[in-house]
Amino acid sequence: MLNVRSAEERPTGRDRTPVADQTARARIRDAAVLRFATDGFGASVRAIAKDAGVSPGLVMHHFGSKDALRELCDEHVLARIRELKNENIDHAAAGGNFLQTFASAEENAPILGYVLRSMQDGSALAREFVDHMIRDAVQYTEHAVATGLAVPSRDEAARARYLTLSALGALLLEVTLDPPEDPSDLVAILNRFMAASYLPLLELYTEGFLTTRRMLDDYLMYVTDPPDRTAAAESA
Amino acid sequence: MLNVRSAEERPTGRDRTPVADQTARARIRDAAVLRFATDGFGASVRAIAKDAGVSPGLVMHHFGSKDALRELCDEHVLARIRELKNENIDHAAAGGNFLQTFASAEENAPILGYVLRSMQDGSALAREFVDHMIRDAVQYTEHAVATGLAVPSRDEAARARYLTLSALGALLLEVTLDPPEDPSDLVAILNRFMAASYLPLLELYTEGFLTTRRMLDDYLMYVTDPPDRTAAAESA
DNA sequence: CAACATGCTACACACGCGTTCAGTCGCGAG
DNA sequence: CTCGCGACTGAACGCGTGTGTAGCATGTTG
Repeated sequence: MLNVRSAEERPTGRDRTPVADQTARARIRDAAVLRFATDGFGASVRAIAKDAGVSPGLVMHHFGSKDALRELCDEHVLARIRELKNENIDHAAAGGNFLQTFASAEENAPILGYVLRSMQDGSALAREFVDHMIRDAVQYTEHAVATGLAVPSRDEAARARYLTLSALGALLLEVTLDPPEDPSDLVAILNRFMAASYLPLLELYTEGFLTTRRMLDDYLMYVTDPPDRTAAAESA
Repeated sequence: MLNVRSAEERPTGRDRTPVADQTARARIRDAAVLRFATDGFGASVRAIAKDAGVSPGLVMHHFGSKDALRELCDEHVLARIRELKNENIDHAAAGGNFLQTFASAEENAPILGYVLRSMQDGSALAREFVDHMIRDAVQYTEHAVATGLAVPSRDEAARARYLTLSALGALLLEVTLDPPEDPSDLVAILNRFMAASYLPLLELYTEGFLTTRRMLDDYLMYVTDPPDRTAAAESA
Protein backbone atom coordinates (compact mmCIF):
# COMPACT_ATOMS: atom_id res chain seq x y z
CA MET A 1 0.00 0.00 0.00
CA LEU A 2 2.71 2.42 0.82
CA ASN A 3 6.04 2.88 -0.87
CA VAL A 4 8.29 1.36 1.70
CA ARG A 5 11.52 0.81 -0.07
CA SER A 6 12.78 2.31 -3.30
CA ALA A 7 10.54 5.30 -3.58
CA GLU A 8 12.77 8.22 -2.77
CA GLU A 9 11.97 11.70 -3.83
CA ARG A 10 12.73 12.63 -7.36
CA PRO A 11 13.15 16.39 -7.39
CA THR A 12 12.47 16.82 -11.05
CA GLY A 13 10.49 14.86 -13.53
CA ARG A 14 10.05 11.15 -13.61
CA ASP A 15 11.67 8.85 -16.16
CA ARG A 16 10.30 5.34 -16.12
CA THR A 17 8.15 4.48 -13.10
CA PRO A 18 4.60 4.87 -14.38
CA VAL A 19 3.42 5.34 -10.78
CA ALA A 20 5.30 8.57 -10.28
CA ASP A 21 2.13 10.59 -9.96
CA GLN A 22 0.64 8.05 -7.62
CA THR A 23 3.65 7.83 -5.37
CA ALA A 24 3.92 11.58 -5.04
CA ARG A 25 0.33 11.75 -3.86
CA ALA A 26 0.81 8.85 -1.49
CA ARG A 27 4.07 10.28 -0.19
CA ILE A 28 2.44 13.59 0.57
CA ARG A 29 -0.54 11.86 2.14
CA ASP A 30 1.61 9.72 4.42
CA ALA A 31 3.76 12.67 5.36
CA ALA A 32 0.61 14.59 6.22
CA VAL A 33 -0.73 11.79 8.41
CA LEU A 34 2.57 11.61 10.25
CA ARG A 35 2.87 15.39 10.64
CA PHE A 36 -0.72 15.73 11.82
CA ALA A 37 -0.15 12.92 14.29
CA THR A 38 3.04 14.53 15.55
CA ASP A 39 2.21 18.24 15.61
CA GLY A 40 -1.57 18.26 15.53
CA PHE A 41 -3.75 19.63 12.78
CA GLY A 42 -2.19 23.05 13.04
CA ALA A 43 0.81 21.68 11.16
CA SER A 44 1.56 23.83 8.15
CA VAL A 45 1.33 22.74 4.55
CA ARG A 46 4.92 23.85 4.14
CA ALA A 47 6.10 21.45 6.84
CA ILE A 48 4.20 18.57 5.26
CA ALA A 49 5.60 19.42 1.85
CA LYS A 50 9.10 19.54 3.28
CA ASP A 51 8.64 16.13 4.89
CA ALA A 52 7.42 14.72 1.60
CA GLY A 53 10.31 16.36 -0.25
CA VAL A 54 8.09 18.46 -2.50
CA SER A 55 7.07 22.07 -2.80
CA PRO A 56 4.02 23.45 -1.05
CA GLY A 57 2.47 24.26 -4.40
CA LEU A 58 2.41 20.60 -5.35
CA VAL A 59 0.31 19.81 -2.31
CA MET A 60 -2.29 22.26 -3.50
CA HIS A 61 -1.97 20.94 -7.02
CA HIS A 62 -2.80 17.43 -5.87
CA PHE A 63 -5.31 18.06 -3.12
CA GLY A 64 -6.71 21.51 -3.80
CA SER A 65 -6.64 22.72 -0.22
CA LYS A 66 -5.40 21.82 3.23
CA ASP A 67 -8.87 20.84 4.35
CA ALA A 68 -9.25 18.53 1.39
CA LEU A 69 -5.90 16.97 2.25
CA ARG A 70 -7.04 16.38 5.78
CA GLU A 71 -10.29 14.83 4.64
CA LEU A 72 -8.32 12.47 2.47
CA CYS A 73 -6.09 11.65 5.42
CA ASP A 74 -9.20 10.89 7.46
CA GLU A 75 -10.47 8.51 4.81
CA HIS A 76 -7.09 6.88 4.51
CA VAL A 77 -6.73 6.37 8.24
CA LEU A 78 -10.24 5.03 8.55
CA ALA A 79 -9.67 2.61 5.70
CA ARG A 80 -6.42 1.45 7.25
CA ILE A 81 -8.17 0.89 10.57
CA ARG A 82 -10.85 -1.22 8.89
CA GLU A 83 -8.11 -3.19 7.19
CA LEU A 84 -6.25 -3.85 10.42
CA LYS A 85 -9.48 -4.75 12.10
CA ASN A 86 -10.38 -7.33 9.50
CA GLU A 87 -6.92 -8.80 9.76
CA ASN A 88 -7.06 -9.10 13.51
CA ILE A 89 -10.74 -9.77 13.90
CA ASP A 90 -10.02 -12.98 15.77
CA HIS A 91 -7.75 -11.26 18.24
CA ALA A 92 -10.10 -8.35 18.68
CA ALA A 93 -13.00 -10.65 19.45
CA ALA A 94 -11.14 -11.92 22.49
CA GLY A 95 -11.90 -9.00 24.71
CA GLY A 96 -12.22 -5.77 22.85
CA ASN A 97 -8.53 -5.07 23.12
CA PHE A 98 -8.42 -4.02 19.53
CA LEU A 99 -6.35 -1.01 20.43
CA GLN A 100 -3.63 -3.12 21.90
CA THR A 101 -3.47 -5.41 18.92
CA PHE A 102 -3.08 -2.70 16.36
CA ALA A 103 -0.87 -0.55 18.55
CA SER A 104 1.53 -3.41 19.10
CA ALA A 105 2.90 -2.95 15.61
CA GLU A 106 5.13 0.06 15.53
CA GLU A 107 4.30 0.79 11.92
CA ASN A 108 0.78 1.68 12.99
CA ALA A 109 1.93 4.32 15.41
CA PRO A 110 1.16 7.18 13.01
CA ILE A 111 -2.34 5.83 12.54
CA LEU A 112 -2.89 5.63 16.28
CA GLY A 113 -1.39 9.07 16.78
CA TYR A 114 -3.65 10.47 14.09
CA VAL A 115 -6.72 9.00 15.74
CA LEU A 116 -5.71 10.41 19.12
CA ARG A 117 -5.15 13.83 17.59
CA SER A 118 -8.60 13.57 16.04
CA MET A 119 -10.00 12.85 19.47
CA GLN A 120 -8.31 15.91 20.89
CA ASP A 121 -9.69 17.85 17.97
CA GLY A 122 -13.18 16.37 18.08
CA SER A 123 -13.41 15.91 14.35
CA ALA A 124 -15.85 13.73 12.45
CA LEU A 125 -13.20 11.01 12.23
CA ALA A 126 -13.03 10.85 16.00
CA ARG A 127 -16.79 10.62 16.31
CA GLU A 128 -16.94 7.87 13.76
CA PHE A 129 -14.07 6.00 15.39
CA VAL A 130 -15.56 6.22 18.85
CA ASP A 131 -19.00 5.24 17.60
CA HIS A 132 -17.43 2.27 15.92
CA MET A 133 -15.64 1.26 19.10
CA ILE A 134 -18.90 1.59 21.03
CA ARG A 135 -20.78 -0.58 18.54
CA ASP A 136 -18.06 -3.19 18.87
CA ALA A 137 -18.23 -2.97 22.63
CA VAL A 138 -21.96 -3.62 22.48
CA GLN A 139 -21.33 -6.80 20.55
CA TYR A 140 -18.52 -7.92 22.82
CA THR A 141 -20.45 -7.34 26.02
CA GLU A 142 -23.55 -9.00 24.63
CA HIS A 143 -21.47 -12.02 23.75
CA ALA A 144 -19.78 -11.98 27.12
CA VAL A 145 -23.12 -11.83 28.90
CA ALA A 146 -24.53 -14.61 26.75
CA THR A 147 -21.62 -16.89 27.59
CA GLY A 148 -21.81 -16.02 31.26
CA LEU A 149 -18.50 -14.21 31.29
CA ALA A 150 -19.95 -10.81 32.19
CA VAL A 151 -22.74 -9.79 34.51
CA PRO A 152 -25.77 -8.41 32.73
CA SER A 153 -26.52 -4.70 32.89
CA ARG A 154 -29.78 -2.85 33.26
CA ASP A 155 -28.81 -0.84 30.18
CA GLU A 156 -26.36 -2.69 27.97
CA ALA A 157 -26.02 0.15 25.51
CA ALA A 158 -25.24 2.69 28.22
CA ARG A 159 -22.71 0.35 29.79
CA ALA A 160 -20.94 -0.35 26.52
CA ARG A 161 -20.82 3.37 25.85
CA TYR A 162 -19.48 4.15 29.30
CA LEU A 163 -16.86 1.43 29.24
CA THR A 164 -15.64 2.61 25.85
CA LEU A 165 -15.63 6.30 26.71
CA SER A 166 -13.80 5.73 29.97
CA ALA A 167 -11.18 3.48 28.42
CA LEU A 168 -10.53 5.71 25.42
CA GLY A 169 -10.83 8.85 27.51
CA ALA A 170 -8.29 7.66 30.04
CA LEU A 171 -5.86 6.86 27.28
CA LEU A 172 -6.50 10.17 25.57
CA LEU A 173 -5.98 12.10 28.77
CA GLU A 174 -2.82 10.20 29.56
CA VAL A 175 -1.34 10.86 26.13
CA THR A 176 -2.39 14.49 26.19
CA LEU A 177 -0.89 15.17 29.58
CA ASP A 178 2.35 13.38 28.75
CA PRO A 179 2.73 13.55 24.98
CA PRO A 180 5.43 11.60 23.15
CA GLU A 181 7.93 13.56 21.13
CA ASP A 182 8.09 10.92 18.49
CA PRO A 183 4.90 9.13 17.40
CA SER A 184 6.85 5.89 17.52
CA ASP A 185 7.09 6.46 21.27
CA LEU A 186 3.32 6.16 21.31
CA VAL A 187 3.63 2.42 21.50
CA ALA A 188 5.87 2.70 24.53
CA ILE A 189 3.52 5.18 26.17
CA LEU A 190 0.55 2.99 25.51
CA ASN A 191 2.35 0.02 26.99
CA ARG A 192 3.31 2.04 30.02
CA PHE A 193 -0.27 3.18 30.43
CA MET A 194 -1.53 -0.37 30.10
CA ALA A 195 1.02 -1.57 32.63
CA ALA A 196 -0.13 1.05 35.12
CA SER A 197 -3.85 0.70 34.51
CA TYR A 198 -4.43 -2.93 33.74
CA LEU A 199 -4.35 -4.11 37.34
CA PRO A 200 -6.83 -1.55 38.69
CA LEU A 201 -9.00 -2.11 35.64
CA LEU A 202 -9.08 -5.87 36.18
CA GLU A 203 -9.68 -5.41 39.88
CA LEU A 204 -12.54 -3.05 39.21
CA TYR A 205 -14.02 -5.34 36.58
CA THR A 206 -13.87 -8.47 38.71
CA GLU A 207 -14.11 -7.26 42.29
CA GLY A 208 -15.90 -3.97 41.90
CA PHE A 209 -15.12 -0.94 43.99
CA LEU A 210 -17.92 -0.48 46.50
CA THR A 211 -18.83 -2.98 49.18
CA THR A 212 -22.39 -1.80 49.63
CA ARG A 213 -25.27 -1.70 47.17
CA ARG A 214 -26.71 1.35 48.83
CA MET A 215 -25.65 3.94 46.31
CA LEU A 216 -26.84 1.88 43.39
CA ASP A 217 -30.14 1.05 45.04
CA ASP A 218 -30.61 4.67 46.01
CA TYR A 219 -30.01 5.74 42.46
CA LEU A 220 -32.37 3.13 41.06
CA MET A 221 -35.01 4.24 43.52
CA TYR A 222 -34.37 7.83 42.56
CA VAL A 223 -34.69 7.09 38.85
CA THR A 224 -37.94 5.16 39.09
CA ASP A 225 -39.39 7.57 41.62
CA PRO A 226 -37.65 10.92 41.76
CA PRO A 227 -38.17 12.41 45.18
CA ASP A 228 -38.04 15.98 43.98
CA ARG A 229 -38.64 17.03 40.41
CA THR A 230 -37.82 20.67 40.82
CA ALA A 231 -34.31 20.01 42.02
CA ALA A 232 -33.57 17.94 38.94
CA ALA A 233 -35.18 20.23 36.40
CA GLU A 234 -34.17 23.59 37.74
CA SER A 235 -31.20 24.11 35.48
CA ALA A 236 -32.04 21.96 32.48
CA MET B 1 0.87 33.50 45.19
CA LEU B 2 -2.67 34.47 44.50
CA ASN B 3 -4.81 37.46 45.16
CA VAL B 4 -7.68 35.94 47.02
CA ARG B 5 -10.25 38.65 47.26
CA SER B 6 -10.90 41.68 45.18
CA ALA B 7 -8.11 43.86 46.45
CA GLU B 8 -5.11 43.69 44.19
CA GLU B 9 -2.10 45.85 44.26
CA ARG B 10 -2.25 49.20 42.63
CA PRO B 11 1.02 49.53 40.71
CA THR B 12 1.02 53.26 40.61
CA GLY B 13 -1.46 55.54 41.18
CA ARG B 14 -4.24 57.51 42.38
CA ASP B 15 -7.05 56.35 44.55
CA ARG B 16 -9.85 58.22 42.90
CA THR B 17 -11.77 55.82 40.70
CA PRO B 18 -10.50 53.12 42.96
CA VAL B 19 -11.56 50.30 40.68
CA ALA B 20 -10.80 51.81 37.29
CA ASP B 21 -7.35 50.34 36.93
CA GLN B 22 -8.33 47.14 38.62
CA THR B 23 -11.50 46.52 36.70
CA ALA B 24 -9.78 46.86 33.36
CA ARG B 25 -7.28 44.17 34.22
CA ALA B 26 -9.94 41.95 35.73
CA ARG B 27 -12.34 42.53 32.84
CA ILE B 28 -9.68 41.52 30.33
CA ARG B 29 -8.73 38.52 32.42
CA ASP B 30 -12.30 37.30 32.73
CA ALA B 31 -12.92 37.88 29.06
CA ALA B 32 -9.80 35.87 28.28
CA VAL B 33 -10.88 32.97 30.47
CA LEU B 34 -14.27 32.92 28.79
CA ARG B 35 -12.84 33.20 25.28
CA PHE B 36 -10.25 30.53 25.91
CA ALA B 37 -12.96 28.27 27.32
CA THR B 38 -15.18 28.89 24.32
CA ASP B 39 -12.77 28.91 21.40
CA GLY B 40 -9.71 27.21 22.82
CA PHE B 41 -6.30 28.75 23.33
CA GLY B 42 -6.03 29.68 19.69
CA ALA B 43 -8.39 32.55 20.40
CA SER B 44 -6.86 35.82 19.26
CA VAL B 45 -5.87 38.69 21.48
CA ARG B 46 -8.05 40.91 19.33
CA ALA B 47 -11.13 38.83 20.10
CA ILE B 48 -10.41 38.93 23.81
CA ALA B 49 -9.85 42.68 23.70
CA LYS B 50 -13.10 43.15 21.81
CA ASP B 51 -14.98 41.06 24.41
CA ALA B 52 -13.48 43.18 27.17
CA GLY B 53 -14.29 46.37 25.29
CA VAL B 54 -10.70 47.53 25.05
CA SER B 55 -8.02 47.80 22.42
CA PRO B 56 -5.57 44.99 21.75
CA GLY B 57 -2.73 47.26 22.75
CA LEU B 58 -4.09 47.60 26.26
CA VAL B 59 -3.96 43.86 26.72
CA MET B 60 -0.26 43.93 25.95
CA HIS B 61 0.17 46.97 28.13
CA HIS B 62 -1.27 45.15 31.11
CA PHE B 63 -0.02 41.62 30.58
CA GLY B 64 3.02 41.95 28.34
CA SER B 65 2.23 39.03 26.07
CA LYS B 66 -0.45 36.54 25.24
CA ASP B 67 1.43 33.77 27.01
CA ALA B 68 1.71 35.88 30.14
CA LEU B 69 -2.02 36.54 29.96
CA ARG B 70 -2.68 32.86 29.72
CA GLU B 71 -0.42 32.10 32.66
CA LEU B 72 -2.32 34.62 34.70
CA CYS B 73 -5.58 33.01 33.59
CA ASP B 74 -4.21 29.67 34.72
CA GLU B 75 -3.37 31.06 38.14
CA HIS B 76 -6.74 32.73 38.41
CA VAL B 77 -8.63 29.57 37.47
CA LEU B 78 -6.56 27.45 39.82
CA ALA B 79 -7.15 29.90 42.65
CA ARG B 80 -10.87 29.91 41.94
CA ILE B 81 -10.92 26.12 41.98
CA ARG B 82 -9.19 26.03 45.34
CA GLU B 83 -11.70 28.54 46.62
CA LEU B 84 -14.66 26.52 45.42
CA LYS B 85 -13.11 23.40 46.82
CA ASN B 86 -12.67 24.87 50.25
CA GLU B 87 -16.26 26.09 50.17
CA ASN B 88 -17.63 22.69 49.22
CA ILE B 89 -15.16 20.52 51.01
CA ASP B 90 -17.93 18.78 52.90
CA HIS B 91 -19.83 17.95 49.74
CA ALA B 92 -16.74 16.85 47.91
CA ALA B 93 -15.79 14.48 50.70
CA ALA B 94 -18.96 12.52 50.07
CA GLY B 95 -17.71 10.64 47.06
CA GLY B 96 -15.25 12.62 45.04
CA ASN B 97 -17.99 14.20 43.01
CA PHE B 98 -16.30 17.52 43.28
CA LEU B 99 -16.85 18.15 39.62
CA GLN B 100 -20.58 17.89 39.96
CA THR B 101 -20.72 20.23 42.90
CA PHE B 102 -18.81 23.02 41.28
CA ALA B 103 -20.34 22.49 37.86
CA SER B 104 -23.83 22.78 39.28
CA ALA B 105 -23.44 26.53 39.53
CA GLU B 106 -23.77 28.05 36.11
CA GLU B 107 -21.43 30.89 37.01
CA ASN B 108 -18.58 28.41 37.16
CA ALA B 109 -19.13 27.17 33.65
CA PRO B 110 -16.26 29.27 32.23
CA ILE B 111 -13.94 27.83 34.84
CA LEU B 112 -14.97 24.30 33.99
CA GLY B 113 -14.69 25.02 30.29
CA TYR B 114 -11.24 26.48 30.80
CA VAL B 115 -10.09 23.39 32.67
CA LEU B 116 -11.45 21.11 29.96
CA ARG B 117 -9.71 23.15 27.28
CA SER B 118 -6.52 22.84 29.28
CA MET B 119 -6.98 19.10 29.29
CA GLN B 120 -7.38 19.06 25.53
CA ASP B 121 -4.30 21.19 25.34
CA GLY B 122 -2.25 19.24 27.86
CA SER B 123 -0.91 22.34 29.57
CA ALA B 124 0.68 22.57 32.99
CA LEU B 125 -2.64 23.67 34.46
CA ALA B 126 -4.23 20.44 33.28
CA ARG B 127 -1.43 18.37 34.75
CA GLU B 128 -1.70 20.14 38.06
CA PHE B 129 -5.47 19.86 38.10
CA VAL B 130 -5.42 16.15 37.30
CA ASP B 131 -2.69 15.49 39.81
CA HIS B 132 -4.73 17.31 42.39
CA MET B 133 -7.80 15.25 41.58
CA ILE B 134 -5.74 12.08 41.83
CA ARG B 135 -4.34 13.08 45.20
CA ASP B 136 -7.87 13.73 46.40
CA ALA B 137 -8.99 10.39 45.03
CA VAL B 138 -6.26 8.67 47.00
CA GLN B 139 -7.56 10.24 50.18
CA TYR B 140 -11.18 9.44 49.38
CA THR B 141 -10.51 5.82 48.53
CA GLU B 142 -8.29 5.35 51.56
CA HIS B 143 -11.05 6.69 53.74
CA ALA B 144 -13.61 4.55 51.96
CA VAL B 145 -11.50 1.45 52.45
CA ALA B 146 -10.91 2.27 56.11
CA THR B 147 -14.63 2.62 56.76
CA GLY B 148 -15.38 -0.55 54.85
CA LEU B 149 -17.19 1.25 52.06
CA ALA B 150 -14.76 0.22 49.35
CA VAL B 151 -12.90 -2.98 48.70
CA PRO B 152 -9.13 -2.69 49.17
CA SER B 153 -6.85 -2.67 46.17
CA ARG B 154 -3.51 -4.32 45.61
CA ASP B 155 -2.23 -0.90 44.54
CA GLU B 156 -4.25 1.95 45.97
CA ALA B 157 -2.31 4.65 44.18
CA ALA B 158 -2.71 2.97 40.81
CA ARG B 159 -6.43 2.50 41.40
CA ALA B 160 -6.98 6.09 42.43
CA ARG B 161 -5.10 7.21 39.38
CA TYR B 162 -7.04 4.94 37.06
CA LEU B 163 -10.42 5.87 38.51
CA THR B 164 -9.62 9.56 38.15
CA LEU B 165 -8.19 9.31 34.66
CA SER B 166 -11.11 7.24 33.41
CA ALA B 167 -13.72 9.53 34.91
CA LEU B 168 -12.10 12.76 33.73
CA GLY B 169 -11.13 11.22 30.41
CA ALA B 170 -14.65 10.04 29.69
CA LEU B 171 -15.98 13.49 30.40
CA LEU B 172 -13.27 15.13 28.33
CA LEU B 173 -13.94 12.84 25.40
CA GLU B 174 -17.67 13.40 25.64
CA VAL B 175 -17.30 17.16 25.65
CA THR B 176 -14.74 17.10 22.86
CA LEU B 177 -16.85 14.95 20.59
CA ASP B 178 -19.98 16.97 21.22
CA PRO B 179 -18.84 20.45 22.15
CA PRO B 180 -21.27 23.07 23.46
CA GLU B 181 -21.62 26.26 21.50
CA ASP B 182 -22.06 28.29 24.62
CA PRO B 183 -19.98 27.53 27.73
CA SER B 184 -23.13 27.87 29.77
CA ASP B 185 -24.38 24.79 27.95
CA LEU B 186 -21.51 22.96 29.59
CA VAL B 187 -23.61 22.45 32.67
CA ALA B 188 -26.37 20.89 30.60
CA ILE B 189 -23.89 18.68 28.77
CA LEU B 190 -22.30 17.58 32.01
CA ASN B 191 -25.70 16.76 33.44
CA ARG B 192 -26.61 14.81 30.33
CA PHE B 193 -23.34 12.92 30.54
CA MET B 194 -23.88 12.16 34.19
CA ALA B 195 -27.40 10.99 33.49
CA ALA B 196 -26.17 8.62 30.81
CA SER B 197 -23.11 7.35 32.67
CA TYR B 198 -24.08 7.26 36.30
CA LEU B 199 -26.02 4.01 36.11
CA PRO B 200 -23.30 1.99 34.35
CA LEU B 201 -20.72 3.54 36.63
CA LEU B 202 -22.61 2.54 39.75
CA GLU B 203 -23.28 -0.91 38.35
CA LEU B 204 -19.61 -1.36 37.57
CA TYR B 205 -18.54 -0.07 40.96
CA THR B 206 -20.92 -2.29 42.95
CA GLU B 207 -21.46 -5.36 40.81
CA GLY B 208 -18.32 -5.42 38.71
CA PHE B 209 -18.26 -6.47 35.09
CA LEU B 210 -16.72 -9.93 34.89
CA THR B 211 -18.14 -13.01 36.50
CA THR B 212 -14.89 -14.94 36.61
CA ARG B 213 -11.65 -14.15 38.38
CA ARG B 214 -9.64 -15.89 35.69
CA MET B 215 -8.35 -12.80 33.89
CA LEU B 216 -7.31 -11.12 37.11
CA ASP B 217 -5.65 -14.24 38.46
CA ASP B 218 -3.92 -14.84 35.16
CA TYR B 219 -2.59 -11.32 35.19
CA LEU B 220 -1.43 -11.56 38.79
CA MET B 221 0.29 -14.81 37.96
CA TYR B 222 1.85 -13.19 34.93
CA VAL B 223 3.08 -10.21 36.91
CA THR B 224 4.71 -12.22 39.66
CA ASP B 225 6.10 -14.77 37.25
CA PRO B 226 6.26 -13.55 33.65
CA PRO B 227 6.18 -16.51 31.29
CA ASP B 228 8.22 -14.76 28.61
CA ARG B 229 10.49 -11.86 29.30
CA THR B 230 11.46 -11.13 25.72
CA ALA B 231 7.93 -10.46 24.58
CA ALA B 232 7.41 -7.92 27.31
CA ALA B 233 10.70 -6.14 26.96
CA GLU B 234 11.15 -6.10 23.25
CA SER B 235 9.88 -2.61 22.60
CA ALA B 236 10.44 -0.95 25.93
C1' DC C 1 13.18 18.72 -34.87
C1' DA C 2 9.28 21.22 -33.12
C1' DA C 3 5.11 21.33 -30.47
C1' DC C 4 2.65 19.85 -26.72
C1' DA C 5 1.47 17.90 -22.02
C1' DT C 6 2.51 17.65 -17.34
C1' DG C 7 4.85 16.95 -12.74
C1' DC C 8 6.75 20.30 -10.27
C1' DT C 9 8.92 24.72 -8.41
C1' DA C 10 9.58 29.61 -7.29
C1' DC C 11 7.39 33.58 -6.47
C1' DA C 12 3.65 36.58 -4.99
C1' DC C 13 -0.57 37.93 -2.82
C1' DA C 14 -3.91 38.64 0.89
C1' DC C 15 -4.89 37.74 5.41
C1' DG C 16 -4.66 37.24 10.40
C1' DC C 17 -1.66 36.88 14.01
C1' DG C 18 1.16 38.80 18.21
C1' DT C 19 3.36 42.72 19.12
C1' DT C 20 5.12 47.69 19.03
C1' DC C 21 4.86 52.56 19.13
C1' DA C 22 3.72 57.36 18.88
C1' DG C 23 0.30 59.94 20.57
C1' DT C 24 -4.24 61.40 23.17
C1' DC C 25 -7.08 61.85 27.18
C1' DG C 26 -8.14 62.53 32.08
C1' DC C 27 -6.84 63.52 36.47
C1' DG C 28 -4.06 64.41 40.68
C1' DA C 29 -0.03 67.28 42.17
C1' DG C 30 2.77 71.27 42.64
C1' DC D 1 -2.90 77.08 35.76
C1' DT D 2 0.62 74.02 34.17
C1' DC D 3 2.79 69.81 34.48
C1' DG D 4 3.41 64.97 34.60
C1' DC D 5 2.01 60.41 34.55
C1' DG D 6 -0.36 56.47 33.53
C1' DA D 7 -4.36 54.35 31.26
C1' DC D 8 -5.65 53.88 26.78
C1' DT D 9 -6.14 54.05 21.48
C1' DG D 10 -5.28 53.51 16.40
C1' DA D 11 -2.22 52.49 13.13
C1' DA D 12 1.43 50.02 11.81
C1' DC D 13 5.28 46.27 11.56
C1' DG D 14 7.05 41.70 10.86
C1' DC D 15 5.91 37.22 10.37
C1' DG D 16 3.73 32.96 9.05
C1' DT D 17 -0.12 31.17 7.00
C1' DG D 18 -3.07 29.12 2.99
C1' DT D 19 -3.48 29.73 -1.59
C1' DG D 20 -3.20 31.17 -6.39
C1' DT D 21 -0.07 31.70 -10.77
C1' DA D 22 3.67 31.95 -14.08
C1' DG D 23 7.22 29.31 -15.62
C1' DC D 24 10.77 25.55 -15.88
C1' DA D 25 12.19 20.87 -17.00
C1' DT D 26 11.28 16.70 -18.91
C1' DG D 27 8.75 12.78 -21.60
C1' DT D 28 5.80 12.10 -25.44
C1' DT D 29 4.15 12.74 -29.99
C1' DG D 30 3.54 14.15 -34.92
